[in-house]
Amino acid sequence: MAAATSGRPRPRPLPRRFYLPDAREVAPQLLNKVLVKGRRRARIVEVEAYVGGGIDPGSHAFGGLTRRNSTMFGPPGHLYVYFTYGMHWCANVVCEPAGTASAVLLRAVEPLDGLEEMRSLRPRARSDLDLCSGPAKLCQAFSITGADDGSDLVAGVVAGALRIVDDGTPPPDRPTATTRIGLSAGADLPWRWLVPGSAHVSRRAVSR
DNA sequence: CTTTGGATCGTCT
DNA sequence: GACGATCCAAAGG
Repeated sequence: MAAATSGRPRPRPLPRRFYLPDAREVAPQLLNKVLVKGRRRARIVEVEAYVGGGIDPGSHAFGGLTRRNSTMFGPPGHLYVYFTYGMHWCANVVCEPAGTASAVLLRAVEPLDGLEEMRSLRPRARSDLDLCSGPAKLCQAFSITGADDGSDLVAGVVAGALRIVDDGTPPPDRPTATTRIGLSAGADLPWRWLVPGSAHVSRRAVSR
């Protein structure tokens, strides 16, 4: 081996099989993985699971296949991007085999690199804690729009493409679990997970 | 610090 | 025609 420092594995993209399980299984495993696009890198600190099979009234796919949610019904490892409130984009990672609509919403990430670019893309952010602390904020910071809906996070070597990589940081042993944010239906289901103690989440977990 | 209301338009009924 | 898997600024304590 050439390097004297051999402790840290080289970051590698998550394989397709990572996204094959139920979104409730994939979601907490995505914590501490790293979202990468060009020079921009950020650690995933908050996610929500949206489950297929007609058991999740909070999911966009609950009512079946529509034009908007069709990516959710496709193969795993692709990006489902939707438009909401007339102005915001939000990004999910599709899970489970094609035909089952489940996904993990990326709700907050901790910026690691490329912060200058993120700041210019998010001029309203008052501090670096505001750069990516919300599902629409992180899409602004990573230039994710509807044009990215259906894009593949795994296959192909495309320069500057969005990727999720493992840099050797394991998921939290005991992730914080709470109910999901902003829902009218399915608001009681505890399918939101946070990195405990992270200052970069969208909302702090309810203290006790 | 917390709460409130406005912005703004694609999607689905 | 109603409603968002949100964000932000302003107002209130």
